[in-house]
Amino acid sequence: MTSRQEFIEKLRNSSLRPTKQRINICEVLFNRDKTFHFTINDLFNLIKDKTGEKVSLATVYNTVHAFHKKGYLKEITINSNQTYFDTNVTDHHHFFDVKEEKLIDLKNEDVGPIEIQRSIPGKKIKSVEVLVKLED
Amino acid sequence: MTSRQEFIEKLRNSSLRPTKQRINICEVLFNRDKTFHFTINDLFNLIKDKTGEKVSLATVYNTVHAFHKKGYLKEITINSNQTYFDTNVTDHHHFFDVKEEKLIDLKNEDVGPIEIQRSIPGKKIKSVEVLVKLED
DNA sequence: TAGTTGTTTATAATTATTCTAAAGAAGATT
DNA sequence: AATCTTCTTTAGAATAATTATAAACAACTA
Repeated sequence: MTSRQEFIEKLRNSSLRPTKQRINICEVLFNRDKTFHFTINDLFNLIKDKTGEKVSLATVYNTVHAFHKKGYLKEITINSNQTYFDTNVTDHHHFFDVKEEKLIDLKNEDVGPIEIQRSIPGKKIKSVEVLVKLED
Repeated sequence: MTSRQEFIEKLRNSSLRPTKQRINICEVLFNRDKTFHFTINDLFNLIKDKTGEKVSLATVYNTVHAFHKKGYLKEITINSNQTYFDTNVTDHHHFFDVKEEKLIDLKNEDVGPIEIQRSIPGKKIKSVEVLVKLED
């Protein structure tokens, strides 16, 4: 399903050579059924756990940023001291469980269309994101 | 209008003794007509400029956090490496000009009501925030 | 006024992220 | 497959935002 060939394709599309380290990163990022929300540090630790091989933190940062730039990862807007990413790159919104520091995807129909009825001259809308914070 | 007495009241309500430093912080935060968006560092520099007196960074952090906890300041959700605050504590949304790194308030009627049609058992909604990113 | 408690401050510690430069690997050329 | 060029990896240093620390000091209480 999510094969090594696909990973290599994604890497090449992102102007990255398919190295062993980057394939390992892809393995953790894309070889899964469900959406995956993570911080760089989560990912860094998972790579060690899942592949048994260590990849340097700098490489994780570089690769994730390249994927983000290419649109293979979505950056999630939360006020936290860490940056979150999402393998679900479609336009969608999030719950954020403040206590557990966990992200949950919201389908677009769970929120409904959002009409922004104001514009700023010379600027256009790049994204519209809803973040619903949850408490107990 | 926004008098020293009000500042002292806000401080007392936040369980803070009204010291010279904290009054200076209030002066910059609350003695203004329009909504004020800022980072701690903005505020830190403005205090020096506006009052001529220096307040240590730690005091600025402590005071802002106490006001935030008490509800006199609103924390804004942006994915940036800095935390933003807003003196407009009413429920409202924002534009964020990515290029200029500037926040603009959106009135609630500019966005319209947002219906969240999904719930998570045991959790309740704490806040719903829309962030509209702008590009050129 | 004295005594208790809270506050300020400079500085150190911590954390997330980016930078750097040397050693190594990938891809192209023969 | 040997060589060359270019890209990559990596550890560790650098940076930046934030939080913690502890000694000097100011506010409140009795």
